[in-house]
This record gives sequence, C-alpha cells and structure tokens, in this order.
Amino acid sequence: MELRRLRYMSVLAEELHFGRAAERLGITQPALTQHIQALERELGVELFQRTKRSVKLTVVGRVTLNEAIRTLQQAEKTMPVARQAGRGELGHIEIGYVGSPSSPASCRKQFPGFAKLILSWSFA
Amino acid sequence: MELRRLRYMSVLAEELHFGRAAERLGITQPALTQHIQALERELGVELFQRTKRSVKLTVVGRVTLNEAIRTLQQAEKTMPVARQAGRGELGHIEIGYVGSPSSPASCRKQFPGFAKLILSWSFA
DNA sequence: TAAAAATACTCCATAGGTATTTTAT
DNA sequence: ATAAAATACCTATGGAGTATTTTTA
Repeated sequence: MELRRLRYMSVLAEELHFGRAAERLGITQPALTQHIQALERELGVELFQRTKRSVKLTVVGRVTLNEAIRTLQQAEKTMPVARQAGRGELGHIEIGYVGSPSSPASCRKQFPGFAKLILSWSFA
Repeated sequence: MELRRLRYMSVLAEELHFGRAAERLGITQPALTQHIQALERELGVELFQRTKRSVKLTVVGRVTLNEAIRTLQQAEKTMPVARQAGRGELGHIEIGYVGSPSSPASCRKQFPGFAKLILSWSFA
C-alpha cells in the first residue's frame, strides 16, 4: 500500500469528481482512475461508487478513508520531525537500568525518587 | 515519502547491517543502500552513521524512526479495516443536526438528552 | 586481507501522459 | 448531445539486479 494512493483517495473523496481531483493532484484523470482501481484491487473492496455521471464514497470507502487520513496525518509528521531533529531542535532521552543484574523492580529500589518522577510522567 | 522506504529504514535500524537487512526485505544490498540514501536526501538528514565496518542510528535517525514506526503501524491497520468493512463487519455512524438553521447549541437545546449521551462519550 | 558499504551500469516495470471510447443524462 | 469515467497504448523515470570498487578493521 502506498501513501500516494491514500492521498489520491482522500482528495477524490473531497472532490467526488475524477477530473477535478486529478487536477488538484497534478496528474491526469486516467492516471487517477488507474490508481483508484489499483487501490481497490489491492484492498479487495469498492471504495467509490461511480455511475458515469457521479462519484460517491461507499460505506467501505468511508471507513477506509478514516484510517487513510490517520495514516496520512501521522506520515506528515515524520518529515518536519526529522528536519527539526536535524537542526538539533529535537532529541531523545534514553533510559536504562543501572547495575547488573537489574530489573525495573531493583531499579525502583535503587532510585526511588527517580522512579517516582518517571511514574508521574507515566510510562508510555 | 514512501511507506516502503520507512519499512526499509526500520528493518535496517533493527539489523544495523545492509546485507542482512536487504535479505530480510527481499532485495539486494545496493538497492537498500540507494533507498536509504534517497530517504536521507529527501528528509535532508543523516539517519545512519556508516563507517564501512559498522552501521548505527544517529540521534536524528532515532527520532525519525519513532515517527516512522507510528506511521507504519497506522498504515498496517488500513488494509484489515477495509477488508472487514468489505465483509460488513464494520460500518460507521453519521451524526448531523436536525432542523435548519441549526448549530451545536440549538441541537443541544432541542435534544438535551441526546447531547448528554454524546457528551458522555465525549466529542472526538 | 576480508568483510561490508558505495558506485556504475543495465534492464524492466509501472506511473503518467495523450487519444479515444463508452455511457448515462 | 454532452459531460465524465474507462480503456488503449506509448513513453520515460526509477526501482532492482549484477558486477565492481572502495575502505577500514
């Protein structure tokens, strides 16, 4: 499954018109038709109901679109996050156990205040 | 940005070895090299630090990988959800205002119990 | 010297374009 | 008759392969 096709699908769902959606996407109508067909084949479902004169989302399409939009939104974050990290505006904290052999329990025993701090921020 | 490349990145991050990662991915080592280079070019950051003898994630790579994994996990949901919906095992509920002109406020006035029900489930 | 990543090149699949056909209104 | 989606076909970009080079431990 490709992000590009999910984008194509979401724009088509907004426009409900292959010609206009294709234009917004900077491709031609036949190209868009083929991508939607390919996506439908890949998922094994009918996303849009076409009647030569109108296009509408099927119920399956509606449900699929929800997931697609979530995926696209998450994907959109990746690029700016990478760039911010590249400029040193974002980093990460690594947490490990100290001493060996050790365990979460022994770690909490060793650093009760630290464990409380972490717990107050909650373990993700 | 392509999902495939995020998958390539995440496998390479696990293996830290182009040859083994490529094998797991069912492609050749040069192909993987080129995809990682392309992804780095696209994002404008260095994801892995290679020293001809070892590969390791940079801090930027670590941060980017977090987002990439979230994206992949979300993307993974789309296909089964679409198929479930296709078999009628999933649907959706649509909620709108009744009467016109209307607003959330007038709707709550008209259907105080309904609004309470919705609020108890919280507006997403 | 050997192991591993990068580079050079070649080939083919497919994304996308143009032209055309089909169909419902 | 017309608007709009589907189909047919062609081209070119780039993904993936093989062979080779480079590098450092």
